[in-house]
Amino acid sequence: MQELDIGEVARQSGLAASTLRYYEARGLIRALGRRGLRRSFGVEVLEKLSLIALGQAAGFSLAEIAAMFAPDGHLQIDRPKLLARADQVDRSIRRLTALRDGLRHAAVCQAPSHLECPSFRRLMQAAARGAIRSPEPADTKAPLSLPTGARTSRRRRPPPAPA
Amino acid sequence: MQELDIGEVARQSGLAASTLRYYEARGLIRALGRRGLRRSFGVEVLEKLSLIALGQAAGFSLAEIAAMFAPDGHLQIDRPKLLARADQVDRSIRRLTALRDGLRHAAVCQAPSHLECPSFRRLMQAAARGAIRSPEPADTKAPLSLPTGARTSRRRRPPPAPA
DNA sequence: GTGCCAACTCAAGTCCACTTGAGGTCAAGA
DNA sequence: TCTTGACCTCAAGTGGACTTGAGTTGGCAC
Repeated sequence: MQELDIGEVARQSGLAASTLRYYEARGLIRALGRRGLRRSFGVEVLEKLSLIALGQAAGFSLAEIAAMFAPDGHLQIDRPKLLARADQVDRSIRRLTALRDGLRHAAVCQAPSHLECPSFRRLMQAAARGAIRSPEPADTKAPLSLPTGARTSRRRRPPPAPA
Repeated sequence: MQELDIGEVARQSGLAASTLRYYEARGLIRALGRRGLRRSFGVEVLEKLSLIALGQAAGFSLAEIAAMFAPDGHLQIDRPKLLARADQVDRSIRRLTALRDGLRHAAVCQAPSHLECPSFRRLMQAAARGAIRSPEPADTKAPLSLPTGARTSRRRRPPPAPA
């Protein structure tokens, strides 16, 4: 089996060598062994890096991604989890769609100032309610990630009825 | 004009008082003055906080949001900028849509393992190319934000043709 | 043998948007 | 008078995903 040194993996994956070392330290990838000092990786690592990239794109943290690999390094995702994440992405899409439409409207709206444009104001209020706040960190309620006291929600209390 | 102390603003906006002090330090909001030690805010601050929330939802950094207020504190967004951001959001939406569909497919796909599902593999490859990487920080190419040596793109080089 | 370069380790730094903690001030109520 | 509680300042900490820097090692070409 072909062995790649870290520089080669970096070139082929587009990631920095430091990133690869970091992933290794976090247990996301593993070198076959060493040649002298140097790590040598099997080609499968490239596939694994693609998986990691996918997980990141789907909004999972590195810790969550790590948990999706079985101890032997093989992929082990439960499908319900995938579906749950898909739904979350779907909600993000809806929020972003509202945002996009609002922005477009505000851009062409004839009101003398944004603050006088009702559509813009609706958007503002929605944002203030936290109804738009974009792509939340994957938090499927299945605490795969370490209990970090997550930086999940900024707004603490829903504001009461408008005074 | 009615004056609110920081606790009242916190209650009505749902933000922590520390956040409000932080926003003030960053020049995003301004107190009318002090009553003794205590800041006193005008009611307009609530509207401004909504605007800030909207800006954040649209993916702007606090520095960028600050730049959208004229020195006198009034709103000053150029409409082309809004459109540009709307387009960016639109691209995010497309990426997320692909992602969602891919996740759903993978969840129901009958292939014995995800790695053998062609659809999943396509998604992986796209992610590895950086084609999915979610909602980029608003970076309209108009450097409103301080030149921070931005943490914008993780992947450094596009990987070359598959070896 | 010696010079170079790519890899190595380990600690510390970066970015962003806040939060936390320690220690201080002040007005109002008991 | 004393206490309480809300506010204050300023410095430092947080989390996630990396990057950077300093100092070291080892293989290969010359």
